[in-house]
Amino acid sequence: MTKSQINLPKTAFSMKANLPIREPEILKYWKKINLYDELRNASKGNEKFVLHDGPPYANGNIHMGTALNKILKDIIVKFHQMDGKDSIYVPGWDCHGLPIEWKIEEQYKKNKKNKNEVPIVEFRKECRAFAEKWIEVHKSQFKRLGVVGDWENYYSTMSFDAEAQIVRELGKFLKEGSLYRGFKPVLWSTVEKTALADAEVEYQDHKSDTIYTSFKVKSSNLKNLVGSEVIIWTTTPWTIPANKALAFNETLDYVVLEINDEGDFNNRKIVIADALLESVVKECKLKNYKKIHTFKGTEFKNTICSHPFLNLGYDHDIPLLEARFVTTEQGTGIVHCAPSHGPDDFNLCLSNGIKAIETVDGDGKYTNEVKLFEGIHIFKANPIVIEKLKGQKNLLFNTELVHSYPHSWRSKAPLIHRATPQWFISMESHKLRDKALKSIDETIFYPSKGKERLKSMIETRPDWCVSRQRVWGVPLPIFVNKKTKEILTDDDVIENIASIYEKEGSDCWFSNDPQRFLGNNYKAEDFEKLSDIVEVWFDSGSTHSFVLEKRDDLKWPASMYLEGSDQHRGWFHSSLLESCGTRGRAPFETILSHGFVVDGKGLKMSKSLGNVIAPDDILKKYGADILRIWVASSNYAEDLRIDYSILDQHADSYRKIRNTFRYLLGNINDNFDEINFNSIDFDKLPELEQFMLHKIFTLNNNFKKYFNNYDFHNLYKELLNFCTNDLSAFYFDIRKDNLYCDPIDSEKRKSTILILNILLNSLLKWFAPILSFTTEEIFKLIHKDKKSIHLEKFLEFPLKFKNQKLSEKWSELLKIRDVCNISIEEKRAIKEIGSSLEADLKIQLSKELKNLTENVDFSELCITSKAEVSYKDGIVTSAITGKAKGTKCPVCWKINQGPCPRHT
RNA sequence: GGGCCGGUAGCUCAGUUGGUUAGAGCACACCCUUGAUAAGGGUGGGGUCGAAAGUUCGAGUCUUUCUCGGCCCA
Repeated sequence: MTKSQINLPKTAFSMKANLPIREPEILKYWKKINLYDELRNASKGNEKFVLHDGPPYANGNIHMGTALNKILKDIIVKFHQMDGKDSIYVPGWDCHGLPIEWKIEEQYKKNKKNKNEVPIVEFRKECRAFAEKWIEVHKSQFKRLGVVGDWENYYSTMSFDAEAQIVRELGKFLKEGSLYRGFKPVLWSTVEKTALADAEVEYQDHKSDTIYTSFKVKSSNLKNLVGSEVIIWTTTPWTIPANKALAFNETLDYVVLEINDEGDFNNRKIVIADALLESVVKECKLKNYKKIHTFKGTEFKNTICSHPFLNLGYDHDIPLLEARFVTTEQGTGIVHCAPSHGPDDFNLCLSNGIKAIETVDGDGKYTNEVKLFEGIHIFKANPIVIEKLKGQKNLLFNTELVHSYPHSWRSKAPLIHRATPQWFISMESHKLRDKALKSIDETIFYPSKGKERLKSMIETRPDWCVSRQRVWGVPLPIFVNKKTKEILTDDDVIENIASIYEKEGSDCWFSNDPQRFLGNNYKAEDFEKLSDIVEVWFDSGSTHSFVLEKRDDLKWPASMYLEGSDQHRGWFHSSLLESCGTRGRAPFETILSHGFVVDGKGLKMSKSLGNVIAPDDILKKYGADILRIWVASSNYAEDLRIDYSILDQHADSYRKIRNTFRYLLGNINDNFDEINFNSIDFDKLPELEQFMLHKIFTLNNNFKKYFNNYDFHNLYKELLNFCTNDLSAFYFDIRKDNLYCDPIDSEKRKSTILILNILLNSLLKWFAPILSFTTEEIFKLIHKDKKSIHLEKFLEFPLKFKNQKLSEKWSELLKIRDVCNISIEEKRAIKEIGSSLEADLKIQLSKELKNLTENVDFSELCITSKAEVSYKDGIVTSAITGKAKGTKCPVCWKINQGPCPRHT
């Protein structure tokens, strides 16, 4: 009976979200209206914001890390789009490289096929097909997350134009002269005559010769060292001819021992680590010796030794270098370094200006760089080395040792570390390091700590090795003159190769006549054509050149690069170097890096821990908008925790937001009215409505502030708190009476409706970048004539919404309201009243508050049937709740003595 | 093992140059409502700020050590 007299909310917007079902429908809708094209049309000519996609590897299903990455990108792209930019996102994929080669090889193994019998071109075709397959899988998975981008025109590092451009980029380094040939040790099989990747290596027991050898101190700052000899221990005597340095650890203590045993070392002084004294004495069977000096490792600095084969013509200096990899597990505490035969040795020597050279050829024979040993196979060299050391009286002791040693997984033959010709980009020759460091300074980092992280890596990194001895990649476009060994640097040849690749891809490098690439100015027979490929970090480091520069819709440099924090070592790093080398500056203006996804306890996800959550699990259970809330509400500067209890919590918040929208829609009966802010007659609005406009204005200011700092978790929190505190628990609760029980045409109700329309519009836009699906669902409900919320812009609120004085007044009123609520709660607890409408408030205020509160209806503010205020000097605010007397109005449920003033 | 980053309520996060009794939302408990109803409101409990030591009149905040976790490197 009375229900017909009141205006209850009515909306087609359901309380239940059912996102796993509803979201795919919205995806279909976006496809139908070509949302991406619409976005571009709508923002034509606007300032561009280009978030350049860091390409994920086209291999395997996406995981939480990739989902986080893409959603974060999408949120940022959408924010900028709604902020009035032309915000363009072109997704891309990284396609070349070893992981895909392995997958194909695995398939070969299953089918008992031998990789070496398959032509390279055919093998590469299979790699390409494999990558293509995964790109399609990724695409649909990323789209499902709500990510909007140019999915039809994505980029990939294996596209023909990418491969062509990568050649051009290398050509720039080649021409400049910063790309040079050097040597670097890799694990090498002398049987198969090939380099092996770590994953192709098996560790098996192997019997090695071991030697304790002495290096005479030539000069030292430490007087006690002069005249003594440094002892090293090694399991690879054959590397002694390639020795270039010795390594010590400055945190260790060392001793000088005087030997008094019969034999070569009688009356000689040797140096070893104190901690290893016992084991050395025992193994070398030293009987009569005397500790004559102890010193700190740091005192080794600037000591120079001579080679044990000094008298055989090995007259180069052997410096002692500080190295952390020196331990007291085995040996003597001083390690012999042959930069051509070990990664530690190589890196230590490189950073001390000692370059590796080719000491052993592919067959395992010493080259002419090694005096006395040229042509001898290294596996037959140990006895010779031992004999010569003995002859020089520099062998303290030798024996044999069975230990774990790397072997080839195919031939089972022992492997060696061998310096092989590799191609490097110099960090110094053309000031690449300086350029990169300067560019880092000019880049804005979110969070700011990323700057130091990248900087410290660039400061210390060695030259960039860009060659790999694999097949699935862009071939290094290099010809070396057979006679002069000079590298061919000719722009026309590079451009010729690039233009061939542009038409048919780079497979032809392996099958075509080299003459085709050289053109008419050179003879193929004069040149050796390289068969190395470019390391994949160079591929992805060049994306800026074949994506940002090549596409008219994009811009160079990118507005932002955004990836996980591991990419300081990866894509941020390689892109910076590639671009600084070729263009003198970074290809990005800002870098945003995010942490890693970990489980609810902060542990990394792993199969063995059983704490892995896949994006698909979340999509099926909650939907993408919940996942997007998780992204927005987490602090990406640190690691991001996720588990089902965390997601449940966000799902609860989502419901709160959804019901906020439902309240708004219900009370305007889905009839949205776009309010012209300039036509609002402020003086006619009740103070509460004016206060809400002020709230909207200040919230929007905070929103912009947070957005400009990419501070989404605070932005989201602010929005959620607004829905909860300012709307649900305050404004909506108070205005229910007005909305339900006042006549449709009452001015007060119209004012409320006005505010509801503004709120609905504002909230839709504030939330759209995060809740991409839900806001679209609502937008379509209230706009039959518009296509998508994502085509809209953020609202601009006029300054006159701001009313600081009113805001201060209302914050006082809210304090009084709190006191009233506590008073009401007391009576509710003793069951004197139930609903707050049963309350009659007697409020006592200090006289100082009189001006502020005179015209305030506290019964409206506190949702009671009655409220009286009295004033006294200097008292604190207090309230007493009594039970309202009278009868309940059947319409508005207020208790009146006598008839209801509104509903008689 | 080394470098870097981090640890504030059950959860997600605030916490200014060191300065009252460390805050918010969610969750939880109790109550109310049944005209936002698989909703809504009110009140409340909950923290040795990872641990210890130090500097200081005063430390979540600064220093050192340890511990746990993450990323990178070896």
